[in-house]
Amino acid sequence: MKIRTRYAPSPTGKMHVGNLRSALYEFLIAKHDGGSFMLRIEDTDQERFVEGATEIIYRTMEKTGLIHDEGPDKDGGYGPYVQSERMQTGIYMKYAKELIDKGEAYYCFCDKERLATLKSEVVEGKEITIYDKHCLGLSKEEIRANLDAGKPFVIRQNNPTEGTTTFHDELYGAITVQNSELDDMILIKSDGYPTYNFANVVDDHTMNITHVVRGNEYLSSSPKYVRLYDAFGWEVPVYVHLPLITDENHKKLSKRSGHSSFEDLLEQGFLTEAIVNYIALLGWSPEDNNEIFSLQELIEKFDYKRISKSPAVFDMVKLRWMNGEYLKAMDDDKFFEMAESYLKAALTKDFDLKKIAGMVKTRIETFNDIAAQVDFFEALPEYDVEMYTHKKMKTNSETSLEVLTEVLPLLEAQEDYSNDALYATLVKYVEEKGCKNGYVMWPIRTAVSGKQMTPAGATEIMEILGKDESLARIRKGIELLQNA
RNA sequence: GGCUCCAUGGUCAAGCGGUUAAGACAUCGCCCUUUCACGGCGGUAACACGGGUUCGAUUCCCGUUGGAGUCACCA
Repeated sequence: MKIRTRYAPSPTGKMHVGNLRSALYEFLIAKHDGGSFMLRIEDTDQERFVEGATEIIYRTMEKTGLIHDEGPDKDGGYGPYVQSERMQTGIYMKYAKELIDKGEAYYCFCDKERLATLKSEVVEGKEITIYDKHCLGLSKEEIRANLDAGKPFVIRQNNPTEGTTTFHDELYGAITVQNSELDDMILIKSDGYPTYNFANVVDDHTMNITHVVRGNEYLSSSPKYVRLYDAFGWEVPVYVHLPLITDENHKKLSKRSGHSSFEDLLEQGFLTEAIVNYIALLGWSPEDNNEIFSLQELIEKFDYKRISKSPAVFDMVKLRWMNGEYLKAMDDDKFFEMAESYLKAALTKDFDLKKIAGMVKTRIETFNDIAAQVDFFEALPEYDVEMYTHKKMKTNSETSLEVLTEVLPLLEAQEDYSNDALYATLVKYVEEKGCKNGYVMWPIRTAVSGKQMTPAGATEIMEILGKDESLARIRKGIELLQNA
């Protein structure tokens, strides 16, 4: 049987990178096997539901290329694919009652007040309560009476208090816990909705999911899910728990970090392909030493047995590097197309943006780096005469003033302001003077840009600026040097 | 705090009883160069600790320490 995986997000907001990676791995595991990948919306918490969040999910999956074979918009015969719709069919209540009949679950009528009286301790600000099975002792008559009276209830799992439960994870191996550690978790909430814990198990089974792939945070509650499968007599799926993605402080990536969601990353100028590629490598590595992979290559190479067990720090610096690699590999037209809006935001004058795009291509890591690199074209920044002094070029204020004044008439006489022509003129001057290229290029570049570093050389900059502006800037440089 | 998991350079990581312990990012130096970047070359940098098992442990077992996750009518 082919692998069937599912991505089961709750529509509560942005696409967290941890979730995106889960989706990616779920997709890759299925596709590597030629299996199918399903999308299921887990919206059982009406309070956390965020308008538009479902659209974010669809949009992100399409953009990243994680195309599902089945989902709310693509019926594959296992629908509905939205849990609130599934609830309408009565499926969860039906199975919960089956568990009650088997003695594996029970009605609980305890209200908030009674729950609050339960022995609880506060650890690190969190309140810890363990349900005392109070309602397990209710007689059939009492239950009937409560139900008839319309008293609100939940349905709880009835876990044994003795013995142990073991489940197997493909990565972590056998994990055994004492049953006494298992809380009688709620299966059906008082509003009739199932909890994640229950809906997940029922849906994964009824939708024929073979491999449950999810974050490590579910590892410790997995024994309870296994008990549910056992109680039903269902086959337990293959579990693959993914190592956590953490921030630089080694804590679970949270919204506070500023780059916890796919949307954040896009806003910061990253390419979708680079994000996907980078995320694939957080927790997984291929057999060879390659690091740049298209989604198609990932499908071919992805072997989930090679997923690592320890958490991985999300390293923005390396993501930036990888994004830069994608940018450099991009063909010029595509690059220009994508960079154009950033260029236009920084440059309002009539420049040859295509040429500038070419200059900037190997020098940026994200599109957001563009503005700071090209701003000097728009307007000559204020700069200090100190900038004319460069140890390696053997230049200083005096030599620069000399070079600039000598070169000015040549540039005034020059009609052809193309890079090649300008370069030829200046190199000729260099030869006559018998000095190094940098000795004359440095002061010109400085005058024309006002910056310590630029994405192009002196003559390339002049070509972009044109004759008038170039000369104006050089004259200004001379003036600056004279007054120094 | 209970429970569970994890432990190779600053970061991602290869390794799966015998290796000079890969590679990548970052960092440093050199070369290239019309500044910077790109590119090329090279350097610094790691098996948390203590016991076992073994002829031999980074690798297997136990403990310690450290880190993380989790303990909701959230997923």
